Amino acid sequence: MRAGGTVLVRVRYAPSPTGALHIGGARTALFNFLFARHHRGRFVLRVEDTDQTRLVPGSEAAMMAGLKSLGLTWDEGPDVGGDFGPYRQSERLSLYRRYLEQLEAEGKAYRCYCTPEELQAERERQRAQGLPPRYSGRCRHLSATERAARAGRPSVLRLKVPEGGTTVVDDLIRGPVRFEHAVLDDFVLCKTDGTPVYNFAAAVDDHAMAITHVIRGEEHLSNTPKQILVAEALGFALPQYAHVPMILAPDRSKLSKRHGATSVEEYRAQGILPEALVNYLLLLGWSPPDGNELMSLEQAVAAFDLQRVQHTAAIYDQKKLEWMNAQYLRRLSLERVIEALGPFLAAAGVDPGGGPPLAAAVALTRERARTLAELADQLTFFYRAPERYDLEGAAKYFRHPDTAERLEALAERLQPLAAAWTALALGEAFEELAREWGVKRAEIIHPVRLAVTGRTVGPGLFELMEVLGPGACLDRIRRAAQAIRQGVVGR
RNA sequence: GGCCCCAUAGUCUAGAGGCCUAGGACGCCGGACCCUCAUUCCGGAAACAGCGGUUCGAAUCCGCUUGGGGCUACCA
Repeated sequence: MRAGGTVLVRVRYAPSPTGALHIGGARTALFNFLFARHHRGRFVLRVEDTDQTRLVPGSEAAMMAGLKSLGLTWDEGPDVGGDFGPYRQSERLSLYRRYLEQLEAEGKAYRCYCTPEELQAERERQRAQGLPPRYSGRCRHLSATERAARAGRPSVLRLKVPEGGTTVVDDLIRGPVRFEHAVLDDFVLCKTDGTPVYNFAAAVDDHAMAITHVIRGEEHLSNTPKQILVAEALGFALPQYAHVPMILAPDRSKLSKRHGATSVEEYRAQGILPEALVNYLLLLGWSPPDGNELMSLEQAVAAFDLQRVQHTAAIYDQKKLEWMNAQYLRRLSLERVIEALGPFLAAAGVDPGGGPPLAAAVALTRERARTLAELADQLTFFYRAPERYDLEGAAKYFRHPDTAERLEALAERLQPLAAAWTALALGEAFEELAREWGVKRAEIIHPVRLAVTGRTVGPGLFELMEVLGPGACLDRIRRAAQAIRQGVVGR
């Protein structure tokens, strides 16, 4: 397990397949990925599915798809295999059984025959007395005859936690964290049905998979002494631990569905680019040494360092995510943006087939959009004549009594330009007309934008008209004039 | 309740005792540019939770308080 004289770094992301890939999970995976790549180590994906009752069908595949969409690829995992497989805990039961038997044989763990009802009652009693709810250790002190009398009854296996002493978690981010054994109870290692419990399985697998660094959410910090106790009982060397702060909702509570989008899939559906989401997530809890916030995955790999991980929980901010997305919308290649835009155009009912080149239209529009959904919406008029005109706009720009006449005159004047239909030529034509009519250029521009796009906002009119082409432009200008004459709009 | 973690503007953060008159980013407000919107560019408001120590000196170290979060399952 050595490369270049140092231990090969091995980290893991170990989700439970109970739902979609959450942004908190995505960020944990991202930090693991960056740490592994930075140290030229291995990134392992392990599925923690010991509790089959909580399993949500399809979530494992969805979670993997989410990770892949973000560019977070793993070296070992359930789908790609590896030397330390299998990578689903449900397929590793025999391994757990072996260690469980070892602990019992060595007297480091014992059978507990208390029923869930008894334990529940015990906890309630303790709570009522203002005591911390903890397992009393009743079955720990069963005599041999008492034990023999209960043999065959349903039981769980509990770890004998040392009576006194302390376990110290040496956290790479937070420093040493001490836990008195007196506050821990003899926790369950293995359920009645024989399946292992998280704290046991995780400790076993981190060792069995030669994990060197356990990088996970802060919610696991309190569990860590239990896992260390298991590892020590089994004689395992310990990995290093690093607990990263949680991501909270704007009201400082745990992020949940009621706060809007929380899964990677939902952000994709909103029109957030994976590149932007990753970059944003990177900034939640980690800060680049040079202060440059916009960085690619490759740059992040080079710069990443656990030392710069924040200790405080971060509140997720949709506004900054959207700003980040806008940055990527402008910086990414047109090809990449168009590729990602596909589904959003379809959803907006836009068929870019017959119209102007999508690249030209996107080039004019992308700096005005924050999401792909917005971009698709702003692109519609390039491929579809306006079905109606912005109401406030019409009241403002179609109101002048000469509007229809002017639009018609404009169309006539522009007609000969069809062969050389450029933004420059159009600009000059508008300039001339404005002079002839003794009006400001803007007085012509606004009604025309409304006639051509149906909207009052958008790209520069001449650029937009160039891309749209003479046919569509002249047609739309004449149609607007007609609509105004018929009193359908304006006035 | 017990144990654990955390605490710089609305939000993300820089800051490892003097470099801090606390820096950057998003957002917000104002201005410039402009055919609109957006971009861009200028400018602005906005923070070291409180109280005690330690020190010549504290955002930085220590303690307490307050506040937030986590764990406390035969969930992970």
